[in-house]
Amino acid sequence: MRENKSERIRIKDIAIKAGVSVGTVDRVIHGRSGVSESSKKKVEEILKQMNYQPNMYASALASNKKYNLACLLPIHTQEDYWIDIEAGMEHAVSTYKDFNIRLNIMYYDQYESGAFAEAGKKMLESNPDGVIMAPSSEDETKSTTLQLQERNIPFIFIDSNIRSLNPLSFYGQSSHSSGYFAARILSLMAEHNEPVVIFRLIYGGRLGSNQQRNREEGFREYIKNNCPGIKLYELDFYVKNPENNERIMEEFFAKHPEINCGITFNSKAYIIGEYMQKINRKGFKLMGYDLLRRNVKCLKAGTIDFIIAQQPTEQGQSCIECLFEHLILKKEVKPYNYMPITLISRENIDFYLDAHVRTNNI
Amino acid sequence: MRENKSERIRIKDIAIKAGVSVGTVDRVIHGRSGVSESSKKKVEEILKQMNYQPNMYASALASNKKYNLACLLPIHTQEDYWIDIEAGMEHAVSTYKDFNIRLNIMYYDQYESGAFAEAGKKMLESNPDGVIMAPSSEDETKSTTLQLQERNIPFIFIDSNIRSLNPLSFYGQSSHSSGYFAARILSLMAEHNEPVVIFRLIYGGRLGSNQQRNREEGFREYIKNNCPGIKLYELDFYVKNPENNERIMEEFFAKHPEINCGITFNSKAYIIGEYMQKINRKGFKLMGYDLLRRNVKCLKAGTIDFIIAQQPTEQGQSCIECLFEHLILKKEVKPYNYMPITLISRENIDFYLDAHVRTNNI
DNA sequence: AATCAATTCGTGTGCGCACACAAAGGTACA
DNA sequence: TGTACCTTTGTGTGCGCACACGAATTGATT
Repeated sequence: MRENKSERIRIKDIAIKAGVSVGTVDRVIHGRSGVSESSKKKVEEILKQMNYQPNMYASALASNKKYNLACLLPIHTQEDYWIDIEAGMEHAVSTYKDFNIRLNIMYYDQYESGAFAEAGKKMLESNPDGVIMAPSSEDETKSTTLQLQERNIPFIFIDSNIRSLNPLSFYGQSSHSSGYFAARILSLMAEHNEPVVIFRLIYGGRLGSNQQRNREEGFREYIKNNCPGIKLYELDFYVKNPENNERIMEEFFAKHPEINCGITFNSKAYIIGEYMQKINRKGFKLMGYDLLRRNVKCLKAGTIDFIIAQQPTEQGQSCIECLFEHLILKKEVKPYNYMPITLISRENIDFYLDAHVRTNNI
Repeated sequence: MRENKSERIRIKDIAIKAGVSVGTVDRVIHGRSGVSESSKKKVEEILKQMNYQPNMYASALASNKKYNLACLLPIHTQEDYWIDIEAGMEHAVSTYKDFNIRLNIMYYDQYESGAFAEAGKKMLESNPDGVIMAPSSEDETKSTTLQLQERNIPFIFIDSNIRSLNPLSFYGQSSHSSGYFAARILSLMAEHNEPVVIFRLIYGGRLGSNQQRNREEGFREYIKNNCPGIKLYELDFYVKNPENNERIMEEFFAKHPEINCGITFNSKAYIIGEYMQKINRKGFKLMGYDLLRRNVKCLKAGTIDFIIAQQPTEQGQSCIECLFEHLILKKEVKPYNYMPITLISRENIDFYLDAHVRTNNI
């Protein structure tokens, strides 16, 4: 009597106990019509009583449904952060391959107004079952999310969040908190309240990203509260004129030879690190963000002291998992998922590369 | 023609292409006997050519196999680290519930010689398909792992590793590296090369764990290489006489009022943190290990500055996933899995609690 | 040529579920 | 009472796979 093995409860078990057929139970479970009130009540009661948990694998096997996921990211060429996010998503998709999940990644130009909405339109035409996107500004993003909501298509924000647009979930890092934390570490490095320079990336007269701004805000808040004696300078680079970077640094450090400590709130700390190596200046204390290959190289060379990582691979993976759980397992998902704020130096970097896993001998 | 949909390849597809029946393909895939050399070659060829990937969910559904996993841990009462490991394992088991995986956790007294082997014997009697264990000393552990190897039962080490016993895989943290990293951070806090005290836990005249010893070694190595000017003191507590802890600290700090910086390489930093709070001494710089509730409380209160975490929940989860992939998916698994060495302060602690996920408003 | 055993292979059934279809029951009206 | 129609319910089939069983083929032996 395999019925008695105290194993998992099947639809059949429910049907027997309720005195109906499996078809009726199936109809109740899926909320389909054609069930009398009395049968419905009885089945629902027994479902709850026996705490029925469907075998999602058998279910997926039988239904043979296909899921199309769409993803909308800013155009990136060679940017490790987004590459890692994509890799994480692809990896998760491949682990769910038997559920017939397909992922279609599309891009928009984050610096061109209207580009997001246009890409969003194309994305909608692909008729996705779920969407992941790195939002643009609220105004740019809104038209797309409204259409998604109309069509009842769940969407997730990655990287940065716009609460008012009500995504199913958010995956990313709290920029403000990470800046706050960075300040704690930097203030330890800045002995005797020595001055600190903030290196910034400017695009079109403004900071290149919201993240950059939020991190700087968090940073300044910590400094103001805990070590107001530290004087903060700013040094701006221009995205459109990278050829000027070296000259900008030259001029700045000629004017401020006393400054020996700096931080970037974008991912391009290697600009400074590589410069320091080039002019052979040692001991400049530098912090930055993201494990770009060039940043890691500087970290190992000693020209960057600390990096704060966002774990992009995990972010990408988690987004797919989230849609999987929502669409297929029909589980509740958490609305906010803030990645840990991890501090990385040359002493622990090895344990963060290769997705937290090492295969060689330590 | 659903055959042409460029979908996943099924056994049936292989059978048609090889001009045999699904039964024969099945026999080849599972290496069962009763297949002629010619058929075998043909099928194997086409399997490779079409890159056949079985649908593991359908496979599990059809085979209806049960898997018993066993786990052997040191006895712990109220120790958050082990509790979190168990929680991680249970969580992973529940996500694989449809694969008929059961987990049986058993315990041994890590301080009693012979206890591990005895518990190992009991564990073997439960006839497990896979094993996870926190090893004791090499000698104590060896008899059990030898029997496992004889019976071809895969086993994973968690927390600490004994390479010579050849586990299928290892999950844990590199103790030495984490001590090395801790030293980098502590040396930033110890201004002007001020002295540092190492708080230690002694059991039966020796350090209470290998981890503690390895971390301290890594720590001392960094200090020696990078800031030999820092003088290191030791202060020993005795596991068996916790009532003496306060007196021990009193005497020590009476003798060394100049010491304002300390570190523990065990998980009990709260002993010092709570003492500092009790005597209302502020500004003592303290580092420790593991996110025990009492440690977190001290962290938030400001009596512990930094904690290095081992992510026990993830460790537990990963162990189960590893056995799952090995036993059921028959994938290759990585032999060494070192968890990231994460630095935690009151500024980023919120993003590490609750398994990296927050649901409230930040 | 007949018998038997061993080898090699194909078919059928079921895993738990989704869904199409058919059957049964009920109601209204002629 | 019969017919048409709607509501409610049960049954059958297939998803991709594992495995038991039995059929076909071959070779050896009498």
